[in-house]
Amino acid sequence: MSTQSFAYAQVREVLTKQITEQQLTGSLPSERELCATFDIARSTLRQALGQLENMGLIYRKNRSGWYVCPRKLKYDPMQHASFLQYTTAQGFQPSTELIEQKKQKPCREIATALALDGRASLTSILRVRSVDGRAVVVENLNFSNKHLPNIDKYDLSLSISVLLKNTYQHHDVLYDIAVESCCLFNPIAQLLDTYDGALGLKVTRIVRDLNGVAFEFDREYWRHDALMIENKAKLQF
Amino acid sequence: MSTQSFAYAQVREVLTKQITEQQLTGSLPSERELCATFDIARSTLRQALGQLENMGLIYRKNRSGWYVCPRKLKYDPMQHASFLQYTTAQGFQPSTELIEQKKQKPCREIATALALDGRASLTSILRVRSVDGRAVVVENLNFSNKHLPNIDKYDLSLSISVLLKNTYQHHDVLYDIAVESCCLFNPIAQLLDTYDGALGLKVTRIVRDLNGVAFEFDREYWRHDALMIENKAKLQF
DNA sequence: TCGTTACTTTGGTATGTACCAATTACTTTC
DNA sequence: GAAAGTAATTGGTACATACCAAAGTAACGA
Repeated sequence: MSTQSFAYAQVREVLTKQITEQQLTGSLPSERELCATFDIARSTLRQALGQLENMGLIYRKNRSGWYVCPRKLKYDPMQHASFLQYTTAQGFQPSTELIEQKKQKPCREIATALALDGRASLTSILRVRSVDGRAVVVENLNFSNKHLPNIDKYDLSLSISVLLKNTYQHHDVLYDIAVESCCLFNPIAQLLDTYDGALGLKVTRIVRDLNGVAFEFDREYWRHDALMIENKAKLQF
Repeated sequence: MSTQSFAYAQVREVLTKQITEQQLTGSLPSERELCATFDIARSTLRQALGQLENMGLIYRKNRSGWYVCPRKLKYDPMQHASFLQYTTAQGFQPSTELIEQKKQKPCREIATALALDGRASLTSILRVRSVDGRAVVVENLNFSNKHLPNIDKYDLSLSISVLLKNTYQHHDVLYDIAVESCCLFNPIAQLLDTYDGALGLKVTRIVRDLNGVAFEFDREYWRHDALMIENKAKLQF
């Protein structure tokens, strides 16, 4: 722990202590109230709050105030466990809302990844997933109609892994995953109940059959404070 | 792309465009200069710069100014490729500096992970790794002396994976990896040539033998803008 | 030529103020 | 008791200003 004399660092450390020791739970006092108790300017306080936000200790909701973060969801993108499955296993109450489903042409990134030309047909869905009533991830799934005929005829609000397995006989697949930190902008930020420019984690996934032919391209935009990526594997040196 | 009327969002988008189109490379003009060209207050400008920083487009160096980020390093924590190996494969010039090596007792986190008691002996090293002269990650490696006898007698500035393989016969190992976003504080922030409270990615790794006995506990603190986690795997539904 | 000194520029920290829009809490009305 | 309207509170945006310490630069002297 750093012991610096700057005001924002001191406030940050006091609040960190109060939060980790659970003296502070639920919602924080208002910014102006905290300014008064620490006797600092509001911009200085907001600098401290911003760092606590980056640490994943607190988050802001709309314009209503600052709240202590609930514990993080552990997520292994390499497992094909369903959202319902791994959230409930960790004691969360999951829910999913389908925002949009449409057929469209691929953007350049997807066209490259799926080796399609710009006139190909994609079935694209956008959905928001929440745990305990808190939106944590926006998913954008894109399926190649060429490789998955009539995929748009099925109910994609149900389990898609079951659909791929039973209807399209994809029992084994290859995954290419990328994880990087990012900024969340509108309209995605709004779907996650956060602000334009908030910090996020972006997970990109390309799904291929065993011949290496890619048929699905996914983008997941996570609240950075809601997520811990976990991975278990056996390796050879 | 969001089209909002806020000053900081407009500046953010102008600079984003200039950077992605490579009209802006190397170092940015000084903050006061940028304030003048955009005709905004310095705090507003810094809000925009902070978001560009979160996006991984720019970074600051000491007190010398803002710079456009070089391209990200792709890193697969599940592969046991050496740093030298995967950086050069991507066209980077890697280097490593050993900061410290010592024997010590485990903290509670490590004691729990390695199933040791608090009086056990650990060989612990701290090193900074750079690409193209830019420090990107601080590594803290911890080896259990009980499971790796005399590990402290070897030169740990050389390849450790070779040591584990040849000397300790660990050809196959189990990896438990966790990735989450974090804040970088001093003294780690200083080693990464960044500021106290900067954004980072933390990678935690537990290495076990095939019996599940853990003998190594690593913590990696990455500059968030230097890194893209990549993962390739074959899965069964 | 090289190292030291003095100066300027730069980002980092901090304060205070102001206004807006959305949320929240309260009061009134039906 | 529920709905509608009103007032207060709150975070979000934005400005101007000030000072400091470190980094960078130019002038100077050995």
